[in-house]
Amino acid sequence: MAKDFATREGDFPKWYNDIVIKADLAENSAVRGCMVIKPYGYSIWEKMQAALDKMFKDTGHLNAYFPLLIPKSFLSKEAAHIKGFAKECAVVTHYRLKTSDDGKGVVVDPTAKLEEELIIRPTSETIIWHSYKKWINSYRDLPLLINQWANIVRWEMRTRLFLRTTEFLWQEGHTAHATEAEALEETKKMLDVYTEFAETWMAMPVLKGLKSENERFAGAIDTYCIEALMQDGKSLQAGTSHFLGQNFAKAFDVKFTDKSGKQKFVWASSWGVSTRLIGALVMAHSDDNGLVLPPKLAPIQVVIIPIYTEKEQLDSISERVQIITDSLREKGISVKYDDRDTHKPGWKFNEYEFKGVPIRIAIGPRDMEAGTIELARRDTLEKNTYEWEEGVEKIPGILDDIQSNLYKRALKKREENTHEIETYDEFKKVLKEKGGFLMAHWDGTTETELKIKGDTKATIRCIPMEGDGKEGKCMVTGKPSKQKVVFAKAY
RNA sequence: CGGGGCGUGGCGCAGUCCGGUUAGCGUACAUGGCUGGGGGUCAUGUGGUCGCAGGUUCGAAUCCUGCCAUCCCGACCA
Repeated sequence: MAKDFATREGDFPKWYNDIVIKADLAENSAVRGCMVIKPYGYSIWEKMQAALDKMFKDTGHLNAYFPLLIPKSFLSKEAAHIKGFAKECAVVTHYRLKTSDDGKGVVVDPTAKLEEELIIRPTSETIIWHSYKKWINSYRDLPLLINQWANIVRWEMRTRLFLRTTEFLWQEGHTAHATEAEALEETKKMLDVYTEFAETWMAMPVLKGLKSENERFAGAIDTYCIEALMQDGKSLQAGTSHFLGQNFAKAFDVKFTDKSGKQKFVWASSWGVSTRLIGALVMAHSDDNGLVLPPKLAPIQVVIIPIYTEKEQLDSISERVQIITDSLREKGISVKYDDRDTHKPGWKFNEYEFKGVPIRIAIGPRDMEAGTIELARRDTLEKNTYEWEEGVEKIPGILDDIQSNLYKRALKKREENTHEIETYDEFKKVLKEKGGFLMAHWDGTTETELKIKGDTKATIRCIPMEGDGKEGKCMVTGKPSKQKVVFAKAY
């Protein structure tokens, strides 16, 4: 099996890193904290983009693009927003280089200093709301439903491939509405879109919930999120949707005239998911043999490997493979026929297994004689031999089965690692020994939340929207609690 | 920014304490043979100013000084 790779049990962070590197998803770059997303990893992102983009369009959104650089003054217009992001902004101060005095290199030209520094966007609310002021005049201009696909920069202290990098790719939706109710509805609708994407496409179950004040987006009234449990028992925030109230409308003076002729501030939402989802995908499904990809997001769904000793054998195998690939492609399945003579079959088996290709077909001389093919599925590592035409017919069904099996498997793991907690002692014990999602009562104060974080490193991941709604007493202070909330150590 | 580690062919490392000819090993790469149903094997070969600068010495990957890079641990975070 996999050799020289870390195991989940042995060293989870190393296991994760090994998969990302050796499955050729990404690598570190010359710039500290920034990664190169390699073609195989980028293909997964393209699949995610395509699915999400369609869902955004289907819910009435249009794509647009706003500048990478934001005037410093824009960022400071919303007080909470700047407070949250100030510490991690990259700043552009000059616009020209010149040859250094010794002639050997280039230096920043001090005469080319910008009058106002530009910030590389850590998120685009401010630059977008500056435009919205011009775009919105009447209730007829609303709702305004815009999304942008972009890169952003947040100067993080410690980075990890996909999970936290200085620059990352994402989408950010920014909407404006006439009423509070509409904006709130939009916020929740997009959270539902993310939930559906995570569960249907990524085969990753998520908890929907509301963030505590402490974890809220800088500038939001409320932040909703989806949280997923990784195989090491830590939680990962997979997407967020913010109800911004009128905070940005007021900061950028975005008003509209309603039907009765009155001037009103608009109501807003913003929502985003990033390339972090690729990290989530890796940690949700993969095993000690490498990456495991859900068929709906796999760049290659079926790989075909010929086994032969002589050219004549390869020729007759290739002839049959041509029929198989045509048939699969007609069904919309992505197929790769790897007939390279530079690698041996065994090497290829391991290669594609490590890269998480859902189904492998092997055809050798024995199969040609018997009229069969061997199908191997990545999720269970099962191998079966079928009469070849029958095997090909079964593939769409097997892909569907892998997709649903991965979801069920992940859901089962989450259920096994979700613990009902009554006392703080029990909380500490379970967190230390098992990890996972800990459901416990909390009095609703930031003070208590920070105490728990200080004691245990666990944070409130969310106040679940689909909780049991049973009242109780805070496990720390004994004060009343409306419902249990989800605690976990987080990425 | 505080504490620790590391820097030697593309990658992973040994050698450094205790200085001594042509700087090794694994892997990868190249060519050829035998192979081919789970990372095969044998042979041959390419590739390194030992992070940079200075110093000590007959002689430095090895000792000394300074600098740079990078990684891990803490505070921040999608």
